[in-house]
Amino acid sequence: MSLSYALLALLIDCPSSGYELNKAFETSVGCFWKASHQQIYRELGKLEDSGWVKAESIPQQGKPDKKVYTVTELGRQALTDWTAQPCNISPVKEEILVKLFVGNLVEREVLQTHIETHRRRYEERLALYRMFETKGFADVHSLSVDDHFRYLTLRCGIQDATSWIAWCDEVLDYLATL
Amino acid sequence: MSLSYALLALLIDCPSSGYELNKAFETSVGCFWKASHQQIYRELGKLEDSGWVKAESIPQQGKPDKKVYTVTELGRQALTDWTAQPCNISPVKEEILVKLFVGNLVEREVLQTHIETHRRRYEERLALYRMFETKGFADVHSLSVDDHFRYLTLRCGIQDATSWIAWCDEVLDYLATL
DNA sequence: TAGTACATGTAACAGGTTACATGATTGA
DNA sequence: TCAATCATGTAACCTGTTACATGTACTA
Repeated sequence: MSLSYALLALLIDCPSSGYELNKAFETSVGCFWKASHQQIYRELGKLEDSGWVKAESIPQQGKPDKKVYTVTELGRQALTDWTAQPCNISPVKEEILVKLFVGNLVEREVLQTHIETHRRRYEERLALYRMFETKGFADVHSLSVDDHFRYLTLRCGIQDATSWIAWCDEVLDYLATL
Repeated sequence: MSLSYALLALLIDCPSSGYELNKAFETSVGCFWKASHQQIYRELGKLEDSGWVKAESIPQQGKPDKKVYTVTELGRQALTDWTAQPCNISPVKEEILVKLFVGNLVEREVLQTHIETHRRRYEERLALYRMFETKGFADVHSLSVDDHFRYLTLRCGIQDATSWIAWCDEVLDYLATL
């Protein structure tokens, strides 16, 4: 059910279409959630059925119509209730660690390529997050409480990416000694 | 399909029962995977159907029989092939960051409790990992390659937990200023 | 005698992925 | 004219969770 709440969280102060929500997951929101467009459209349908959001078709010029979703009072209450409830820790599922765990099954070079690719992806992610930090949160002390909360979610993404890069380096250093 | 490979990875040099695999996910293996017992039993059934593992019923005294699974040559090959294939980055889904994102909907104290609980959980996890580090990998330089790979997966868990704790402190510091 | 550890499962449902499907506009 | 962007969806399938179900042995 968490995807519903992630969508409500994005919609609550910015009514958007499914397409725009999907785009959002590719920006700074990507530090805390990611979903495929199919999943988003399905979930928006369910949210509409339960009366948590309402949709409005907006005609556009030169582009197809878009369905813009707005959170209803019912949806706002549901999101508030959910936010107040105890929080679940997210389960760990790291493919790369499974591969490293059985690393002896493959050539060193294969393992090294995996780690290098992994490192590069986190480097890219970090560069993106750093850009959002510079562009959106330049003066941290002048941020509103709301914006500061959002800034802290970005900080989490930055820390996570930084930590992965450091770990990749630790592994690459070891692989270099073999 | 990744759970199958995580199970094969655990079974490949230590034939185990479903119950034991489930226990393993609560120890150092927990830094890279976690699954419910229902999922494990179902997946073991599938693995047996596809001939990647074979099961043997072991009678025990004073305890119920256990079904011990061993990886077949076919399973070993499948795991090796999978390990050599490009690695997927795991999707981010962090409930706590969604809650922080809409933190203004709830009382400060609620938010603070969420973060404190989160911090405590990672503290506990870190303490566990540190114990595994001390007990299992005391002298890093004398480890076999295989063991060193496993040590590096544990290092990843340690870095992750450390990074989360630091982030929680950053959030708590901010909350204290409000 | 109540709880925990041992041990394995089924059934129903929810969440997520992959493949397929359509169609306009804009820029290289 | 080819690819990318905008825009929304369906269908089939696989993965993961929750609730239910059973039974022994040991320990507090």
